Amino acid sequence: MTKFAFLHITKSSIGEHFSSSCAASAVILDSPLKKLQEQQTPTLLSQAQPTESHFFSLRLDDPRSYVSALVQCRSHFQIRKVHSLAITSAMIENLGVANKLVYVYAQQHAMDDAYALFSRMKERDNVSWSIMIGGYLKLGDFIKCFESFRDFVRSGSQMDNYTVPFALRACRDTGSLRLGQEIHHLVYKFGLSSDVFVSAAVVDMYAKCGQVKDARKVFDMMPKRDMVTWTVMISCYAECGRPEESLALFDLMEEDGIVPDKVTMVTVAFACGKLGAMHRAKMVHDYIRKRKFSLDVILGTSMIDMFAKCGSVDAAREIFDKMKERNVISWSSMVSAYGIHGRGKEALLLFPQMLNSGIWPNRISFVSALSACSHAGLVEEGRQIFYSMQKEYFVEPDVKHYTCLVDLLGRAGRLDEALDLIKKMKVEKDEGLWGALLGACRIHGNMSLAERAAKSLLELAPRNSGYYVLLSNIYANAGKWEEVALVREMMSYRRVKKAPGWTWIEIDNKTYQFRVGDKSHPQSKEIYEKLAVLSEKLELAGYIPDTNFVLHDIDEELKAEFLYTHSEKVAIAFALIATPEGSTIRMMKNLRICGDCHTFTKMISKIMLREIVVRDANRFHHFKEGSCSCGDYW
DNA sequence: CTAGGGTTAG
Repeated sequence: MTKFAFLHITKSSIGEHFSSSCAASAVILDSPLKKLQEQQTPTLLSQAQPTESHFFSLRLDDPRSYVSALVQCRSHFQIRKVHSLAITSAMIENLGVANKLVYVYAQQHAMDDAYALFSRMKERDNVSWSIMIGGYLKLGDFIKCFESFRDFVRSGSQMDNYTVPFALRACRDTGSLRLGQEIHHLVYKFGLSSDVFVSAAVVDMYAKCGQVKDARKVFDMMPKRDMVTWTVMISCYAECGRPEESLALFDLMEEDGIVPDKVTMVTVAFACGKLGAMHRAKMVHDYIRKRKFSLDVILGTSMIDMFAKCGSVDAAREIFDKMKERNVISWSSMVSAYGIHGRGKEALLLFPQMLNSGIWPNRISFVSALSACSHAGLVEEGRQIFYSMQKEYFVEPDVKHYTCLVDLLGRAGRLDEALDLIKKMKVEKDEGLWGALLGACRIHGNMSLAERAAKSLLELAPRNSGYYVLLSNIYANAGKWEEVALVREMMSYRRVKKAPGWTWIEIDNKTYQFRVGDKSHPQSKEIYEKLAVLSEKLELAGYIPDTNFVLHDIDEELKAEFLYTHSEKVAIAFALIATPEGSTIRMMKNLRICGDCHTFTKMISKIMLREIVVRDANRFHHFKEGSCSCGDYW
């Protein structure tokens, strides 16, 4: 369709429509040529419907007419047309008209045009300034945004509830905590804190700059909190790794009589996913169904991710199938969902389907796909994807892609190939990459390579206890006790403490948390009796505790004792007591599941006839009839 | 002239 604009200035023949005696008018069209030709004499349509042929009138002497015309403008061309009319008629001197023009330019991201006009304006009010500040923010030009805000302040204007939030959002997006604090101070000084937009922006700024306490302080001090502010605070907790507080806050919000909307539910879904709280996840899902929220791309994708991370890839798939619109993020989420559950083949099946529906994969899609291969041990498939991503999809691999591939090759025992890849790669090597290699060395007991990886790791991440533990496990496995002692010395010298392992479990809508040797539960006595019985049963079935997974240099018997009270074992014992026979047990662990607990759980699933689903720091393990969905490949 | 939302390795 040819976009066409037609301008017609006429003496009004239908003057009775206007109170003014001056009848100068313009008609601006945006219509196909043909329609235009049919229209020999343009008629003045003051309330034209926004259809394909789109035209509207303008009263050259009426500022309100310019404003309403600008609202209807569909193209940059039309805006310029109105702009030049405003100049001709000197109506540009009218602040309202000029502001509206600046605004429509800004909305079209034509900030250069907006600025050209703005800089020529003889008179500017806060509206003019906030349009400019907000326009640069929307465009992502933070430097110009801050500069405009600074000029605004220097011009002697009083900050208001429009300009301040824009500036705060720029601080948030650039992580400029200092400047944000300064603006917060000014907010206080000028008495703007009572405005929800201002305070919500302050909360959001602190939240995204990682200052949870300050965010909460401001949140608590607000006289009135609206739903958006609640949502900001809820998402703040979830993002900084405190999802249980998110959910608690969500409950408080409902008690406060605030009705959540879609966006709130997305953040709550995120918290559920982090926590692996299936019970809450179902409640979230029920709620969005009850409220008949449409599954838009973002809400749908957040539900996919939530269900996947709560242990049900099938529930995730159901959502995926229900979605009317899917983008690359939705597809990648689904790929990743299958991936973390070890269903690599299904993950890869999605790829051609995604392409068929016209969605082009991005770097994250490939990370998800490669990781899916890695979790399922699909070496050839992974390798092929890695090479095709550059050749066929023009996505340059970054360090994460290399990490997936190193992980994939390493686990499969192809350590030389993995090392070769690391040598050849041109991207910068990071912690995760060496971590993947070290993990592979542990599985295959490759001492020299492990030392090499560990050397890099202990430099790159000297505070991460996980790598010390891994290295020490490798030494212990080979009986190199002197080296084990050295690693331990290094840890104490550097004051690095082994990260405590936690397992949590949801039973009857309640969450229970356990750590090693935990005795805090009121039913502790029963739990440990159960554990003793289980161990006996397992040992009869041939289970031998694998003490290599214990770091401490203690004698074998004590080691076994320690091992036997690992948090996941305690949690399993409790679950066996507290849940009906034959029901599925679901639990979460903050670290990677240890090899001994993995063996233990496999045998429990067989002997006690239970399916056990464990989410560890990396993936899901579905234990059933003595084997695990990860194929001992994790 | 006003806000808050989704996927990623180890």
